[in-house]
Amino acid sequence: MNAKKIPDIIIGRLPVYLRALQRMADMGLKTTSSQELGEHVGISAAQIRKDISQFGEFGKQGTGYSIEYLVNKLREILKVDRIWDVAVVGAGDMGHAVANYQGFMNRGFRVVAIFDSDKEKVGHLIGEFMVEDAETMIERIRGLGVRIAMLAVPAAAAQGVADQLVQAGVRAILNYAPISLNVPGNVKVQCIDPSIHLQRMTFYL
Amino acid sequence: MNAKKIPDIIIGRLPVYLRALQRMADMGLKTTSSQELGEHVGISAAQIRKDISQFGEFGKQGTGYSIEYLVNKLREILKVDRIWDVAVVGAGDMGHAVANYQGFMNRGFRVVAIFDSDKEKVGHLIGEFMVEDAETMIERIRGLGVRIAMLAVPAAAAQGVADQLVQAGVRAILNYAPISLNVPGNVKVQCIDPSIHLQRMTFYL
DNA sequence: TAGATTGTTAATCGATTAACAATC
DNA sequence: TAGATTGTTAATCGATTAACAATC
Repeated sequence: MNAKKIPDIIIGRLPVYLRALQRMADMGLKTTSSQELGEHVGISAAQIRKDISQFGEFGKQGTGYSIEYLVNKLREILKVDRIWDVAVVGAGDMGHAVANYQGFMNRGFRVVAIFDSDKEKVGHLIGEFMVEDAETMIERIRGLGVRIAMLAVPAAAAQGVADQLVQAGVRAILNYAPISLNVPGNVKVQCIDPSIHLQRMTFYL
Repeated sequence: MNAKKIPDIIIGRLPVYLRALQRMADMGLKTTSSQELGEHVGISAAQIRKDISQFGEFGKQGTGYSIEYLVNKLREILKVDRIWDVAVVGAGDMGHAVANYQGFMNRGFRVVAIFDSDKEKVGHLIGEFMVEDAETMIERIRGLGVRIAMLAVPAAAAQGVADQLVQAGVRAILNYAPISLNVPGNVKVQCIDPSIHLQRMTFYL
């Protein structure tokens, strides 16, 4: 269906290309080459050409790629040529930070609701959002048709909340809890655990 | 020096193993197998055995691995058998969240200082830390001997701050700014960009 | 046209898996 | 001992790179 089965590892690089290209566009640049883009993102020119060519012939020999055109193509491919509604679960410091995060703008996402199980927090404002009761979460996410959630609850609660999110129809979870989640095969998970990222660097110090 | 050159991809998985093993230890478990650990982290048993065996023979045929022993070995290998001081740059919502983050405990890190260039923020408390002036950052980081920093400043400022951090002796940067940083080869960078992580999932929706 | 750069092929390189002897 | 599981080898699989014809 989606072309002839693209490897995950290629999909994983496309957002990085897109971010660099959008930055170039913001700077007023019109075209770039695999060479130049590669220098920006730290990936070989050959690999960038190969990755992009999986999806079509978007470049021109001799001149390279039109930045605007390639941005549009990548946005289509990654399905961020639209705005996805995102739910945040957990209204602690991290939930607070992601709910207020300005960096989703022009990247395809917007936060539409935030939930917490702590009755003390329910009803309070976080930025422009009122914290909603986690007990109403499943119904509310179903009602809103939300497919993407960011999970910012304590590790001990994370698996239970993830199960509820799946039940509510969520198909992509950005997990800030420091734990490996177990989800059905049709649900995608990406993990952000600062300690894991730091531990990937200390080995080399 | 460090054994016979371990691939980055293996180093990247070790923190995930460590996190799962520490969790098992917290639950009071004493031993595990590559099979069981693999189910927890979603990696094949063969791969886990192969990864671990790069560093020594830590298991026992027939019984598997002592969790406590393996945790200690992984902590040594990753050099988190100590506490690393970490500096936070940027006292916005994200800097706030990482400075207060409780999840560094027992993972090898502690925040020791937070900096911002906004004079309005300097002197104010964030949790237990007083926000320090970014102008004093280089000297202060040198004085403290900090080797690790978390960068939570706007994209436009990130490269400049990264250059300063490198100049101050920092050798590992956890970058929360949505931009690819350019650093010398002896400096490690890991990126956390929620939009990138989300865009890695929307393709599959 | 001459120069530049793509898209693609083939060659290389590296990572994962399967299988099993060793052994607890 | 019998059963279980490691560490390791060889086979498979997949990803990256180099090279170049095509062509803008």
